[in-house]
Amino acid sequence: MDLLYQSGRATAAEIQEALPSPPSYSATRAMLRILEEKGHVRHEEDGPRYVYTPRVSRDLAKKSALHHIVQTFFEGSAAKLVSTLVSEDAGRMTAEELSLLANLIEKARQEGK
Amino acid sequence: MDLLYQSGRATAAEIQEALPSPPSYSATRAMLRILEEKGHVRHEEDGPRYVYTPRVSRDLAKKSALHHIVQTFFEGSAAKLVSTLVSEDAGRMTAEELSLLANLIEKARQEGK
DNA sequence: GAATTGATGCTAATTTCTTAGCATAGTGCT
DNA sequence: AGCACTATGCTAAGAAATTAGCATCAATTC
Repeated sequence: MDLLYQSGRATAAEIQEALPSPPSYSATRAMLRILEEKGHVRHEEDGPRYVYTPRVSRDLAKKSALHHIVQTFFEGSAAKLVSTLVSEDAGRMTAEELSLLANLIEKARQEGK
Repeated sequence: MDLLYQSGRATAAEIQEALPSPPSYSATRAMLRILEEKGHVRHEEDGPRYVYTPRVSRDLAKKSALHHIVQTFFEGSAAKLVSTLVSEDAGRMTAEELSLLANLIEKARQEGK
């Protein structure tokens, strides 16, 4: 599923390649069939092959994943996650990105008053 | 595994309760045995019962989970994740938290110059 | 149009996971 | 000490996932 959310859509062969310690092509197809039975993905036919896409929108899946990680590793506090990420990755952010974040936070502080 | 990272440690019964659509107690114990065989958890005996803990440190698992979600939903950009989270959750952050974040970002901007 | 390539449809076998259920052993209470 | 309670150890059966392999169909190439 993560692979599908990364690329948006993929064929069985693409998914197989991208998987870690790739399972057989048979197993990959079987897995996609099962994911489809369970309602996690759908497929459309693109010429001779199937192209799979997630059934839950990327945006919703993103929200769910964020909520999950906040609950699991940050005691439910989004601020803790942000703090961790800024502490560890601020060095790799551009001046532009930092400026944008500063603005967002400043705006939130104004609204909070 | 997520449950174990949330609470740090748990017994088979606790894990079973916390699981969604809880499997049988047998299945829960078997799963923990398998996770142990695969090296993901270890157990210590606490009186009559086993208490399970992850073998990968919470900190490492947290880093790995963050990296994963950044790759999957934010095109590899930590700044995008932070931006999303601040936009959506700033309203639920305290003034103190916002102030801390502002300081972190200001510091990063100074160092980046 | 025939051959080739590359994909799915399908079936069967193997492996792994899930479950039930009982025997056994340790804890705590009376 | 004896009793209830609870947890693990273990075995076996059932369900599900993984894999291999071949038949079939469509698109492309010659």
